[in-house]
Amino acid sequence: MARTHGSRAEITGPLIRDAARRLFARHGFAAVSMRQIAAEVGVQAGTLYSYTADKQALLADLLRSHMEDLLAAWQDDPSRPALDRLRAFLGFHIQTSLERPEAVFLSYMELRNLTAENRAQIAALRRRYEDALEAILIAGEAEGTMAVPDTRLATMALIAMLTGVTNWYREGGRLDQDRVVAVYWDLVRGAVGA
Amino acid sequence: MARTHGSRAEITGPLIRDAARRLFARHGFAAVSMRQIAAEVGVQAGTLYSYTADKQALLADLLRSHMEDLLAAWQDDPSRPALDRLRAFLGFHIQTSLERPEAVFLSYMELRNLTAENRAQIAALRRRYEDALEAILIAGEAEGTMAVPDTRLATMALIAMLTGVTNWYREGGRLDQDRVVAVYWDLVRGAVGA
DNA sequence: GTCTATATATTGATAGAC
DNA sequence: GTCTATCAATATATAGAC
Repeated sequence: MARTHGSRAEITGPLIRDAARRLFARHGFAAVSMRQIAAEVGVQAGTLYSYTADKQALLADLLRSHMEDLLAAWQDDPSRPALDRLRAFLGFHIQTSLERPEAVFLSYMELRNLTAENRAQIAALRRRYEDALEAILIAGEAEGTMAVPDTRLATMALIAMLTGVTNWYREGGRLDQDRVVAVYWDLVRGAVGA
Repeated sequence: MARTHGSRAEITGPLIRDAARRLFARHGFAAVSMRQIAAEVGVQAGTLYSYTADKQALLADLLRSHMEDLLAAWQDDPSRPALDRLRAFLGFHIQTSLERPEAVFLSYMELRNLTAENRAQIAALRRRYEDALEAILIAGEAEGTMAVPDTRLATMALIAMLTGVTNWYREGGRLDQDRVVAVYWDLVRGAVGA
């Protein structure tokens, strides 16, 4: 895959991110060398430093853009019944998690390899995502259609439960994605007392 | 913390494991050097190789003994009502997870750094632990005290939910452990349709 | 924008003295 | 059982040519 000189900036950047995401998720941040990432893309190691200040910033970019993508993609309508909104959140979260299992894994696993500043930034984004779910539970309580004594704890519990699908779900396995969503919806509906 | 020559084999072994567990959980397996572990214990790096074949075997020992401890500590009584057994499992799992958050974190995150053989061994132990929970759900269905259409999926969902407490629980935070258990018990009871 | 070449540091693991 | 010393490999990051 060795290439001669030549500029391909528009595609090299995304390729670097794709390779880094895949390798970091598979082997762990510290276990992956810049040389490995470069080799996967088909450039030399030094070239990576035209796209990222250093290895840590590359990881931070991956986590930040993942959370920003999620927040941008989630569309909620507070005027709808809370149970409908909860069902939509569940479908959204499971689908996006299964679409991007590597980014999800990294987001939970590699926060510790960020600088304090970057870590705080990602944590704030994640908090906004959690708040989006908690808002639904609070609305359900107000409506009287849910019974959730501690909405903050329930939020953390439900997100952990839903994200857990990435631990065991395998494409082409026993269950397709719609079936998984249906089963989890039964569990979640019961958990919130609906 | 430099020490002179002298044998302290009985305490050095556990100290190495403690230091490795703490450092691996905090920084990641690949990010931690044998020299760091040795420095934490107060011995020289070469000494570690009297206690472990290599770095990977040290990680495997930590994960294996963690799962074996869990399996040995969990005492179930199949003659009791399934809901009582489920409540006991929940208390056991949350308590042990919060007692040993580093081992729990490692067990979920660092499987990828094991050899295929070691990984299969740990996976088998984890599977036994999951089966212990699923047996309770199956019993609940049979009794008619629970409604769990897919006991395998519910098992994975509940374990992910319960283990998630290690992501946010902080000693001395808003909630004490009993309160956490009480809130999660409400969620779990609802999820299994009881 | 990408390359080659390299400095500087650190790694996992081993050999042999005590 | 622990130490010192060291090998060989590999790491991140930078400088300068093209």
